[in-house]
Amino acid sequence: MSKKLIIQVAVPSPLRRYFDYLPGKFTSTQLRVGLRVKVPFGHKKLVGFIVGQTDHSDLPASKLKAISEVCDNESLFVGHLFELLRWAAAYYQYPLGEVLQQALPVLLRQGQAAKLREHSVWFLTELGERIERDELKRAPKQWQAILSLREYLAKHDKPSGIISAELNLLGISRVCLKILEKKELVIERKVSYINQLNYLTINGPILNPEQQIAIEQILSAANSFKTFLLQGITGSGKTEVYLSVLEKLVVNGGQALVLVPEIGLTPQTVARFRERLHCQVAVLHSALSDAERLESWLLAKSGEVAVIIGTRSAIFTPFKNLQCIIVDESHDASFKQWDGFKYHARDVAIRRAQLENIPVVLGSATPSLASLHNVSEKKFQLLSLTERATGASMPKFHIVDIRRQKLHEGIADTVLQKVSQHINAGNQVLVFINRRGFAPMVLCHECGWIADCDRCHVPLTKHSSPPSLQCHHCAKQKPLLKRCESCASEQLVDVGLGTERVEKILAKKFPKIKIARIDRDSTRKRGALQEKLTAVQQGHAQIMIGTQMLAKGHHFPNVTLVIMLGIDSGLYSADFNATEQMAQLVLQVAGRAGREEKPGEVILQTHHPEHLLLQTLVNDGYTVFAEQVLMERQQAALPPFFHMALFRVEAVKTDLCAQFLSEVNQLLLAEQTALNLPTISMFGPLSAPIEKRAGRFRWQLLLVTNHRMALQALLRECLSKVEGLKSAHKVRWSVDIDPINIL
DNA sequence: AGCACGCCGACT
DNA sequence: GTCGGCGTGCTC
Repeated sequence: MSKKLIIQVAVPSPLRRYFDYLPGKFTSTQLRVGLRVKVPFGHKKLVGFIVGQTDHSDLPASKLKAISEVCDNESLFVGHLFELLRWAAAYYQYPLGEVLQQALPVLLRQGQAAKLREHSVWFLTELGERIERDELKRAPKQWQAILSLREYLAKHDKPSGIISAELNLLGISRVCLKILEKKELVIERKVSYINQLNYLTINGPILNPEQQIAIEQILSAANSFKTFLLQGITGSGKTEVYLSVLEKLVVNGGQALVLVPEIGLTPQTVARFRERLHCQVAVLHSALSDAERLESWLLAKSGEVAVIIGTRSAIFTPFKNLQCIIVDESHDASFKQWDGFKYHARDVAIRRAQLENIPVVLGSATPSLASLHNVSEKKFQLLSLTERATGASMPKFHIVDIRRQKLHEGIADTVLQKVSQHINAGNQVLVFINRRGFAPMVLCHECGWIADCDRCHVPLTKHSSPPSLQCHHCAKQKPLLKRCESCASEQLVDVGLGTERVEKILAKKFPKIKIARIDRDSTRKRGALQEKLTAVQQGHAQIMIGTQMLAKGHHFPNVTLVIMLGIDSGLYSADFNATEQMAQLVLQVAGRAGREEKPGEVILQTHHPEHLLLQTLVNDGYTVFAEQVLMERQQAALPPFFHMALFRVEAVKTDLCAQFLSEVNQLLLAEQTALNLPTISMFGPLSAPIEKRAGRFRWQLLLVTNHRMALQALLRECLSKVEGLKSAHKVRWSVDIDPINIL
């Protein structure tokens, strides 16, 4: 058989295999690994990726189709990016074609050329510089425009001209500009990117010894792979450490990547980086338009931008010369993708740093137990910041036993007394409760019936504005009930607390005090969140009630009392991660409060004051708490000591889920024996704790082992077989590697 | 996952 | 006669 050229292509499809194509009109050198190609696939055309060249195919040549278009001259996956994505696809057991596609900005997924968009930049011509008023006296608008331009260009001292967006701000219209161009007073030039250098540079503050040590340690690892865990309480100056490190690394074309949680990317953060680093900083997050994302991505790839600050998916940004990765708030759950390609950006970051041979810094006030375990295993180096750079002391914690106390609809009397004290002293109070709505459940006092969603196995949440029953797991809404749907009794009681109810209770108790409620419902309108935060920061509201939304980012120096309600669900949850997440939340919320001369108090209202881990957290701090939880995890054979993979299934019928998972289970067991693999425990098939959600039944099968490699090998062998199961086509299934929640 | 092909029920 | 229900099989 003569040497034929066959191109292996990974296409974005759920099928875990490559597809062979004929080269068509292209030569071997035009079809290098990593390039995007357009190929016919079934009845449509897809953008796929070349992953290899061979000289034979399992299919006869007559069945092969030809590549119809090559989109790139060179691979977009520069440096070790292609290798990283191959690793991620294998590790997270997700099809390579999908992984490669998701690593690209949307416009590149569609096959668009990887070229920077050109921006128009306007300059005054020599004539425009010296033209005088008399010569334009019949065109006052034009003369005004010339004056504005002169003023702007002089003030900004920009050799880079003025962009169209700023022209609008100066009140210069399109039409006017075109006339000026015709008169050769202004000239347009096209540039590939806009210089955003901020000429106003700010020097960093004086660093404390701990910060200096941290910076030295990280810098001493420059040009080599090392993982640092930078642990520092709120206000201890972690950002200052990042900035000082980047200041040194981002010179001579060096680049850095800063990953932040989803809601952590504020304009203030970006401005701070720009001012301090005096280099090109671009952002990459979901609020950008497709064109903006593409631009940041390409600027990083070409090296024109020195720092990218981005959310989860920015971990796949190409860089010309990456020197360091920083993962801020590295314990944050938003670094883990929930659906589709379920990667953890923190773990991908570590792998990327290893491939690129550069340091990676994981910052957190409350590191994940997995990271702390890696410190004790000597895989990570711990850098601690224990002093609050601002000088403020940590708040004092109190546990309030809610049992046998006088209650005001679920809030303890002693708690309300504390609120009273703090507002009388002229301070602010933050009440944290992680449930929006009025009450999480409505119950019939006569017969015990609970109003629940007919599409999900969960109680409906009562809302007071607008009055309704809402399902928080699907979009279902119902009007409020007058009678029990089971026994027609009118004795319906609201069970539990939500933000709306807390607001009502506090408004009744403190009628003269202004209260700001901050949750998804009260901040739905554009700008409403900012409005409410400003009201609090300017002291217009003395009590603030809020959910998760308040846990991060914002600091409220005049808040001296933090109340946390509803933490009990984190104490006895079936989820192995619940306690860890509860502790992180408690400390994060506590960190919102207080400043130097006004140390804060934090009250945890609970039914379980005796809970050992809660006591440890409050009395001995996060580090001791973490040690204890880690000990429990080890004894219970849980992560980070053991490794998990979770099959999740959903279907309209519950037995389809059960059937599929039992077939998967058999397949796994057979393959485990065939490959002679070490112990992998399998739990299930079991129905998920919320068995029905949005009209679909959900089941799962959990795999646990202390041999990560064995688990990987087993799944690698099995998943393409699972894909081929008949029962697999009747359900929606996925595998979650290193799940952070098993509910 | 899509998407077409294919084989059985109530309609102008 | 046909429009359309969703079972099942394929994608180089």
